[in-house]
Amino acid sequence: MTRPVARPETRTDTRPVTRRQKTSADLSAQIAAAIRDAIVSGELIVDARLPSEAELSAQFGVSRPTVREALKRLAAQSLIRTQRGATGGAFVNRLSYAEAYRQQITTSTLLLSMNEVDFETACEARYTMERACAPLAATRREAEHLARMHSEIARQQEPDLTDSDFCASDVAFHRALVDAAMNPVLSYQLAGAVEAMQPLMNMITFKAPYRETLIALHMRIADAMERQDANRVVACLDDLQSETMALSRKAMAQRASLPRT
Amino acid sequence: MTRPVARPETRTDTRPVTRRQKTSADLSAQIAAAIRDAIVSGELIVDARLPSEAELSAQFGVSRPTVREALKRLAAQSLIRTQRGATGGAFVNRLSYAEAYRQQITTSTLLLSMNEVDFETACEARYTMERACAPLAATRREAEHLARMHSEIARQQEPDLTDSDFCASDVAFHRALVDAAMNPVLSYQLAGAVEAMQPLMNMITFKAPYRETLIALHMRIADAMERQDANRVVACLDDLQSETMALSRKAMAQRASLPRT
DNA sequence: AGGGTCTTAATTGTCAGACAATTAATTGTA
DNA sequence: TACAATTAATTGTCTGACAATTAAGACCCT
Repeated sequence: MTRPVARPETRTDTRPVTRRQKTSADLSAQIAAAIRDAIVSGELIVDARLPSEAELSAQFGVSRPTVREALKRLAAQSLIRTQRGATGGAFVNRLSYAEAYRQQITTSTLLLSMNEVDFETACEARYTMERACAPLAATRREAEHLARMHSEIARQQEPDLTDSDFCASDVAFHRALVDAAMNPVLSYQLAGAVEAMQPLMNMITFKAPYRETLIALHMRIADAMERQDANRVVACLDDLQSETMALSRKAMAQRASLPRT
Repeated sequence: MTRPVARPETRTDTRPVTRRQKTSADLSAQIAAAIRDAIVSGELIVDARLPSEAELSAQFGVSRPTVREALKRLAAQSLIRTQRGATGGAFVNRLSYAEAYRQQITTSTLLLSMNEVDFETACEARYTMERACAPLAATRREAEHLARMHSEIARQQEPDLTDSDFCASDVAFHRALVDAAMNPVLSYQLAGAVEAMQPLMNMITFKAPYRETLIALHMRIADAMERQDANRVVACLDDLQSETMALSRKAMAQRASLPRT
C-alpha cells in the first residue's frame, strides 16, 4: 500500500510501480483506493495508525494536499478517523452497526428519491422483507419488543399527531418487529430499508379513518406477536400491505385530479 | 447552502451564520455537510452544476484546498462527479442502482468482517430474506431467470471448480432467484446482502459430496421455479439453509480440532 | 520522591499563491 | 463552410508556510 502510484508524465525513476487500473483517475482517488485495499485485505487492522500525512506523501510520491484529499475520501466512508496532536494521525475505523446503518439509510434514501421508484414497488419490497422476519420475530420476541410496539401504538392514537409523526411512529413500530428477530444482520438490512422508505411513505397523508384501520392492524400484530403466532403476524402484514397500497392509490388519484402546480 | 460556515475565531462580520451542530468539526466536513443537505433537500437537483471551486471558497470564506477536501468527501459517496475543462466543474450525480449496490456491498462486507458476525447469524439472515422473495420470484420469473439458474447449475457441476468459484456461482444462482421477483428495490437490498456474505461463505470449503447435495437442491429450486410452485421453493430454501449450516458446523468443528497456527 | 506546570515536538487543519492539464467556446483562415 | 489555432475557464497538483491541538518529557517546587 505504500508504493508510489502511477504518475502520467513525471516518472523519472525506473522502479516497477503497480499501475492502477484507471490511469486517468485522480491521484487522490488512486491513493484512496490503495489504502482502502490495504484495509479490506486486512493489511491494516482496526485501530491501526496510518503513516502521517507527510510520510504518506513521501511514500506515494505526491504532495500533502493530494494525500489529504485521499484521506478525506476514506473519512467520508467512515473507514478512517483522524486525530490531531502529537500522537494523532489517521486510524482505521471499526465500522459499527450504527454507522453502517446510517450510511445505508442515506444511500437508500437518495437512491429512491433520485430514481423515481414508485410507491407500490417500495411498499411491496418493504412488506415482503418484513414478512420474512415475522416467523423469527414471533418466536424470539422479548418483553422489550412488545413494550416498544405497544408504546408506538399508543402514540399513534394521539389525535393531534402530524402525518409525518404518525409515519415515524409507524416506522418505529415495524423496527421493533424486525429487531424482535434477534438477528443483527437482519435488523441492519431490513430496518435500513424500512427507514429509507419513510420519505416515500410521507407522500401519502394518513387521515383519521385510515389511521384507525392501521392502528387496529398494529394491535392485531402485537397480539399475535405476544401469542407467538407467526402465521397470524404474516397475515396481518399482508392486510397492512393491501391497506397501504389502497390508500396510496387513493392519494395518487386525488392528486392526479387536482390541477397541476 | 452558500453561506459562510462557522469559523471559531476569525469572525469579523455580524451576520447570523448558521452554525453547524458540531462547531469542532473540520471546515471541510461542515462544507461537505452543507452541500449534501442542499442535494438531499432538492435544492440542487440531479446534473446541476455546483459553483466552481473558486466561487465556493469565496462563498464559504475558506481556501480552495479546504473546499476541495469537502468535494472529495462528496465524491467518495458518489454524490457528485467532477469534470475538468472549460465547461467543467462539479455536478450532482444521479445515484444509480449499480453504484448504490456497489457501495452497499462494500459497506456490508466491511461490517461483517470487522464485527465478527458468526456464520450462523449471516446464514440465517440470508436465507430468511431469500425465502421472502421466493413467492414473488416464483410468480413472476421469466425465461431469462430460469436460464441463468440452469447455467449456474451447469457451472457448479464442473469437477475442477475451485471452492471460491463454486461459491461465486452459488451467489449468482441466488441472485437470479432474487432478480426474478422483478422488484428493483428487493434486488438492491437482498442481492447486496447475499453478495456481502460471500467472504463468510468462502470460509467453508465445499467438498465434492456436499456440492452434489447443494446442486441437487438447486435443481429442485429451478424446477419449482419453472412450475411456479412457491411453496416448494421455500421448502427447498429451508433445506438449503439446514444443509449449509450443518456443513459450516462440520467445518468449524474440524478447524477447532486442528492445532492452532 | 511526588506532583504540578511548562516546554517541546509531532501531527493535523488551514491558508496563499502558483502552475499544469484539460476542455469547450471563440476566433481566424483557407 | 469547414477546419485549425487561440483563448478562457476549470479542475488537478505542488510548494511552503503557519495555526491549532495534543501527548510526552523536562523542570521545578514542595
